[in-house]
Amino acid sequence: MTEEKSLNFLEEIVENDLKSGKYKSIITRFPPEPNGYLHMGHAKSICLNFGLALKYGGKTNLRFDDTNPVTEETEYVDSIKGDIQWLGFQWAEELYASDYFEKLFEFANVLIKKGLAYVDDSTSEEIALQKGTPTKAGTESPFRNRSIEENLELFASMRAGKYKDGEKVLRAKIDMGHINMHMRDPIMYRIKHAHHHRTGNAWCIYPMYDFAHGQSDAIENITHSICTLEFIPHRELYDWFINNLEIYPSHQYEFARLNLTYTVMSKRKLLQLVNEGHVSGWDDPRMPTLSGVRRRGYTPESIRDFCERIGVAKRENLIDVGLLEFCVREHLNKIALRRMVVFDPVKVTLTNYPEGKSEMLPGEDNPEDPAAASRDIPFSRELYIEAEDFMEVAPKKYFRLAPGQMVRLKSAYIIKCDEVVKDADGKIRELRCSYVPESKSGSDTSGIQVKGTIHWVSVAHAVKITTRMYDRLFKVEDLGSAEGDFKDYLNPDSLQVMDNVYAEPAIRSAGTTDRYQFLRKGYFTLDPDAKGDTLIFNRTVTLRDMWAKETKKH
RNA sequence: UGUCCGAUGGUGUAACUGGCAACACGCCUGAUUUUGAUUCAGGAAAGUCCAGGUUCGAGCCCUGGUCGGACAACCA
Repeated sequence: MTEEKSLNFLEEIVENDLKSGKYKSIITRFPPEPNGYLHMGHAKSICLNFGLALKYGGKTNLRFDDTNPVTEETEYVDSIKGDIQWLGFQWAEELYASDYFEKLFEFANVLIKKGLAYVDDSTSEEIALQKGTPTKAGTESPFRNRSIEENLELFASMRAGKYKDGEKVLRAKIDMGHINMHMRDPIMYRIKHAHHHRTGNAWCIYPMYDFAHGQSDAIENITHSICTLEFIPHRELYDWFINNLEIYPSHQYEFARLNLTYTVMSKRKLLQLVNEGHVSGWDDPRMPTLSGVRRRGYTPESIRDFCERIGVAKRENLIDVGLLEFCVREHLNKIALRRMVVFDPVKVTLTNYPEGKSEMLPGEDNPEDPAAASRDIPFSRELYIEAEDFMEVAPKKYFRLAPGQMVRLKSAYIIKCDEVVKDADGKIRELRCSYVPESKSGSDTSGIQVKGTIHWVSVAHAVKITTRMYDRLFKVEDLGSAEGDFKDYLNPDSLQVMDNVYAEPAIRSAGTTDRYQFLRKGYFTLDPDAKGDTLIFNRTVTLRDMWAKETKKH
């Protein structure tokens, strides 16, 4: 019958909650802080949160966790929204933690009135000292036992702007000896006289993550608040606030974040790459940001497929980027238009093809797609072929062009190399070949069997383009366990620009959302940056190259 | 010296809750192929961190270890 795919542990939780009647439907949320661009790690979280709601008939809110005005910007809000939509998801509501500032302020007052929060005049150093260590209990602040009235008044004064940054904080009154460090009177509010991207200067006190997140979940009736492993110790505090405030009991669940080989997945470090100019921006095609991989030509479908394949669990993982590349290739193979492009041209003259003559030969746009169209490719006496598709002294198993050897020109004729013409310095200037007129593609009556097929462009008709070939930005496989500054692992050859590249004329109609397979060279997409007449293509991913593997073996 | 989380082929994820460890990527072999791609067929690869225990039977349960990760920002 229908083969049931096994559920991941979150789907199991949701399914059980639905089955037991705990919830009629679920609400999840994706809660980015607008202090950077979204990356592949976020893609996993997005696919999880939105995917769960989609699968079980619930909804997902987009909530910006904008509680720290000094790092957050509207630019980031906009890019985040665009990236989520590009990935193919639509949120139910667009919300902001800052929408809840007034409500959060009330919540804080509730706790003060319950004797569960107090204003502390200690400095941040003193508070850090009071915290103790994981193995040693903390000590109580001298301000811990202020009266409720005094706390109420002080907290109101904090909001009113009577104090400077750092002068006072509001703390939860829990237990300085608690085994969980996060429960040792955590800070709820701090003073920051800073401009907030949405509330402007309306506030000078801002809630900490712990005092904002759970309550925001509660306000939105989030049933499943899904975050990464490092928040596990926060869960106890999350529940403490919700319990003492007696608000909607949202629950937090944790999963292991995505790690990719050769890939930095920390917003802080990605920002550093941008700021220090190691890359051209957040959308540099070498960046693991969604805007970067999009510009590079990755498709949202392939990223969603990837997120599906890697699964979800609670153990640390390091996923081979090869899997991501596989997903990209698999999708691109189905949709990319095949085009002939010569990267390192060598001229071929067909001595028996009439001078001045040219003909149009049809070529399939995509043999994988029966619905795909075909385009006409101009053919003439003078052609360019790929330098690597010719070898003067060829090994036995080399199927391409060599002196005296025959090869098929894709969608055209079989040719034979008769003569190699060289410069004075020994460099190959031209290959003089003859073509077999009866071997025309589609109507071959020559009976000749050739092992190899190569691509070509007609010199007279070719379009010059520029290509950007990308290699990994980092040289170290597991950057998480690497020592020292990441600058030590930057790959100086991560970008190679080639501007002596010739393409068949059909490439002129390229658009930035089109995907191409440049035969044997990989998948490419037009860069949106291309100005004027220059067509710049980014290489999305290479093709698997069995020949390279073969030659490496010997 | 603490608390919490975790441990299954090279990588990642499964295993109907106690019944011969499966799927995908990668790797190897062969076939097809107008691009050494794609496609297709087959194969190698873990006996489930270790030691005990319960049981007819343990990756799943119990006990004790080992290893890895997280936790002491007025960051999220």
